[in-house]
Amino acid sequence: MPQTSSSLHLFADVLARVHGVCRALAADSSWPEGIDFSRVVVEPPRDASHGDMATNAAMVLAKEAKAKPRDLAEQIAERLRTDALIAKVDVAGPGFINLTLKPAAWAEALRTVLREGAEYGRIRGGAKVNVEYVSANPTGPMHVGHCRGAVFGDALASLLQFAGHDVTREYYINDAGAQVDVLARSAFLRYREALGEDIGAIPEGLYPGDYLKPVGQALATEHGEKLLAMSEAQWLPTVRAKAIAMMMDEIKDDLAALNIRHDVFFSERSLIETGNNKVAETIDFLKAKGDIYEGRLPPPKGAPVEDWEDREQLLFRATAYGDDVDRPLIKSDNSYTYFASDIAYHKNKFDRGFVEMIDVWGADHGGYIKRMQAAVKATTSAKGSLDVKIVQLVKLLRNGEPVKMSKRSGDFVTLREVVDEVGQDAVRFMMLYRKNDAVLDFDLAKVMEQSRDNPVFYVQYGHARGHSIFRNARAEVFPELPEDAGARIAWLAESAVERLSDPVELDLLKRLAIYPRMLEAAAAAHEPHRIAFYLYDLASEFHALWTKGRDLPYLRFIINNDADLTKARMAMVQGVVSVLASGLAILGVHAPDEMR
RNA sequence: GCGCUCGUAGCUCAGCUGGAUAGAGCAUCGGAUUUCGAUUCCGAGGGUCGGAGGUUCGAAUCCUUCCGAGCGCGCCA
Repeated sequence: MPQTSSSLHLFADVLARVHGVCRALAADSSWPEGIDFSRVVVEPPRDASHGDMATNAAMVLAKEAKAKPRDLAEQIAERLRTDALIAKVDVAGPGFINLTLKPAAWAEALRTVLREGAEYGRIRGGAKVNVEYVSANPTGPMHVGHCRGAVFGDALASLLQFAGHDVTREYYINDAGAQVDVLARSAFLRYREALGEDIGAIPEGLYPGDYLKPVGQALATEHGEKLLAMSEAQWLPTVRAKAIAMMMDEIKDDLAALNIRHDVFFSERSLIETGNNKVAETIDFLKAKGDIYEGRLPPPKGAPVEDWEDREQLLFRATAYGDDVDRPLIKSDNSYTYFASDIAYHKNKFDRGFVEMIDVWGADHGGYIKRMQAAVKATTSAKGSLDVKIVQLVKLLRNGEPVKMSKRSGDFVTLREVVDEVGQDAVRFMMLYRKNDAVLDFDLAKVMEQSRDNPVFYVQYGHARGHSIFRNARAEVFPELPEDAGARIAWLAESAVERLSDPVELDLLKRLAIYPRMLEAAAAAHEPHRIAFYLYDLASEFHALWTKGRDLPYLRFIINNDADLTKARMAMVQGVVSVLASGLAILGVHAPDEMR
């Protein structure tokens, strides 16, 4: 069970109290030993009129306690009524126990937010985890399709970090397959072009994009005409290495435009280096375990394979670990399949101490999950875990119309073009404002719009509005209200937050109190999108409260003749600002002090 | 043919890993608004959670089976 930083957050606190009561009851009523309390939860009820929190304790424990849920609920409720934090306990429905907390609980929750500041909601003590994302082939610039996985992986990594994990952000460079040889040949053509040769049209099967021209230039500058005299076998490794290096630089630049930086760039080629062949080692390792054999596979059922050749080949016994068929490791030309080096790669991750691994893949790799998880099971003796997150397609639109994308002739929309047009914040937020496995419509026109339709704007404006309120408060009531966040929080910490008593204000405080709970669940489920939705809801309640102040002057944040109340409201605004900033930071979106 | 993912309001999507009367935004309709800085706010209507079975105190959520969409299906990565 992970622990929060300086104090239990409210829901965990109440859950602990409920557990305490149940345990005491178990002892007094001599329930059987070893009852599982882990299914007992405390959560906000759907319908707020039921109270602040509800627990299912009685329903979950009824069977083992050999009691009727309603009766058990009454017994638990009776004991909870003596709790100092709880104002009201009701038993409802099939055995729900509804709790209404004393107003002081919410005031204390706000104090917790202020006390912990940017650390509010942080969890400590998580495990080491490796998040591998992007891993785009180093054969060209990144296109929009890569965007979503990049943003998702990055936000997930940040979320896990905030939830206490020791996170490594990793990029797997596919620099060993046939596609990088194609890259090398394409670059070599550009090299000849750079030396003044007329190369004509780029032949079928090579990469036509202009982005290889600088590579040709660099090769020409570096090697002059030396390479021309060599055979392909001689120049290819040199040209390939140079092209890959330059493509990776470009990719890193593209990622930097989204503020994404990996800790580790892992080369596939490094796995098959002569003298240190990890793929061969891994195959031997699996052979020794009996997970590899020579055999035949039935031909695939779907689209007919033209050159199907029924042959004896080296197979990994993936079916022993939950996959549908066994998988080949060596191609007919005796080189390793991609899968073979991927097994070695994931074993390597495990050997580096990552028991928990997360891969972020595009939707077209969905059929690959089972075999990879089978491989991780086999190579780690089921000690390692691999969660694969699939990000679905992004449909790029402009005013509802699909943006044309054709793959040929390098005529695709690059990641950079999209970021340049709509900005890093909009790209990041919108990519996260959807479940990862749902198809996403990304409308270039809509995400630029400054309206409630656009959640990016709406949330950022919430943060800016908070600062606007501070500026006004400074001008009207509190010239001493500090500009610096840390100083301001310290100054606000001693405000009379008990005076926040309007139901609308309490709702806002309740929303703030839920933040740690939401983060914990999002981290456990590997679902950063939950943060985006939470922030939208929080901003929405904040804006609503602000607007209420127009009709109901007593709800305005700044009350000129009541400095105490104004200060308490500033504390509340600070709470909102802190949490908005915290959540946006995890998503990698800026929290501006003003909108322009 | 098989596997994976998805199917929730007219549209775009949430639904906190099984909880109470399934929620937002857009759109529609009806109100409010010379505001501490917007491009706002409040309310209403709108649902067989794709269909049918099952599991249990309780299912949008788990299982089975159909229907429909997307992706994939030795040596491509």
